[in-house]
Amino acid sequence: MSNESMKIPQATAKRLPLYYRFLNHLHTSGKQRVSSAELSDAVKVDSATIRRDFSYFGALGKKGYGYNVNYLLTFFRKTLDQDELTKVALIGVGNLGTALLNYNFLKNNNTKIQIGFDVSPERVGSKIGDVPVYHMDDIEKYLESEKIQIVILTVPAPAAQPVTDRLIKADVKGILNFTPARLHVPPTIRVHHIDLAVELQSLIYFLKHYPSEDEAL
Amino acid sequence: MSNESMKIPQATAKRLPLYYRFLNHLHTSGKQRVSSAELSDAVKVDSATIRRDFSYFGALGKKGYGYNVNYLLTFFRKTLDQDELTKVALIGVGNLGTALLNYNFLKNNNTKIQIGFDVSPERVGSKIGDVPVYHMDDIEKYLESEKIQIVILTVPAPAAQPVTDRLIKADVKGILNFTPARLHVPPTIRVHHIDLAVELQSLIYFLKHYPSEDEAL
DNA sequence: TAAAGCAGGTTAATATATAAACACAATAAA
DNA sequence: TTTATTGTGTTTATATATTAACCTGCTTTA
Repeated sequence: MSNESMKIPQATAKRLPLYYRFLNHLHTSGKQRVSSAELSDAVKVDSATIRRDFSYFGALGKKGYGYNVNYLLTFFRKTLDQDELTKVALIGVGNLGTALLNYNFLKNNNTKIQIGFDVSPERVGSKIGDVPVYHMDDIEKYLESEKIQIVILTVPAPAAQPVTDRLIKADVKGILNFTPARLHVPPTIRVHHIDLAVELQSLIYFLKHYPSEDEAL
Repeated sequence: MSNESMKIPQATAKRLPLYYRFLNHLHTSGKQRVSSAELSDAVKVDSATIRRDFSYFGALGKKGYGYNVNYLLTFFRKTLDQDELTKVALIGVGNLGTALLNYNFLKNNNTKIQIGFDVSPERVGSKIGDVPVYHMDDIEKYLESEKIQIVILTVPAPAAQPVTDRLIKADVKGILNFTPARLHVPPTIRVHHIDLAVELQSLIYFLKHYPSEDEAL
């Protein structure tokens, strides 16, 4: 138990970046220690869940004391591979793509959008911030030379699958898909969907059908 | 069983908009019937899960035939309240906010961003597409007069909680929160998070720690 | 230094979600 | 017709996740 290479539940893995960010915040504001209860209030996750999540990685805290912010932070930095810079490409420099290019992922993530791709002659050859935009014809070329295996997809829906087919051949491993299209990929490739319309619509559904949820909290 | 007002599992509710969109697509392309297997391939959800999801609403399909596209579509339109237009406000007309304003939620969602709010003098008074941008000082005033209870939050992180406190007083019921801040709200208000940095980081984590997932598929 | 109580780790209980299995009605084919 | 096939709706089984409960040991303070 608490084996280094043990598989952590997906739900836990998804919360790690959240914890990490708040620990960073605590560290910056000079806090030395923190309890699962404090963390819970800040990140809005049940304190028992937090302790459970942490304990998958072994005993990170001390009974009667809590967690040492610095220690936790260092540990998660390693766990989340925050030591080395992760390079990402973005395909489709439209409204949303441009917004993401301007979004500062580097700040406390050590992840950088290295290059952008588009087809529009106005955008190809330009720079958004310090990120160069190349023509989509050259996707394979640049992904290989820059050794990029993670792609943010913000192209129009009809272009999503054709582009994806090329990404598969270009040995991409992960796709963050902002298009409404459900991508067909081999099981070796991981796709995370962020479907804006679905998110909005499901929020509306919940509001109308689950009136004042958690009456008892 | 299959009671109209029965609470559907959250996981199911989140998939409904997805089903709905694809049914719309089928309808447009003139398809009359569809099986759970076909649907499964398109939306990338197990066919058994789809049948289960649908059966929460009663018997929508016919054995040996499948589902009638028109019937299903009509049913989900009602269920997802697609008959009446849902009005939404967007607060924070920055890069991301502007991108969302240009995003055509109306197309097959019957949801419209009615007004935007910002503090920048350049943006206040302008229009993005056909959406007017007002000053954030007037949030309460316009939300009330327009009877808007759903808000998309795309302000900078430090502004998130202060703005939210005002939204609570303005009787907002749902918030789609694009900021990294975890909002403190009473249990009567529903918040959905779309945390771009977390999404990207968790994708990276999965790639490094869950190598070629589903080897057996 | 001893007592009080805080707070982590862990086990057990509950809830939720997915996937598999199957019986049977409706269809299509022979 | 009759027979074979399809594909739903449902049940059962399995996997996953959350919440609560508890025990133990460290910290603190008197």
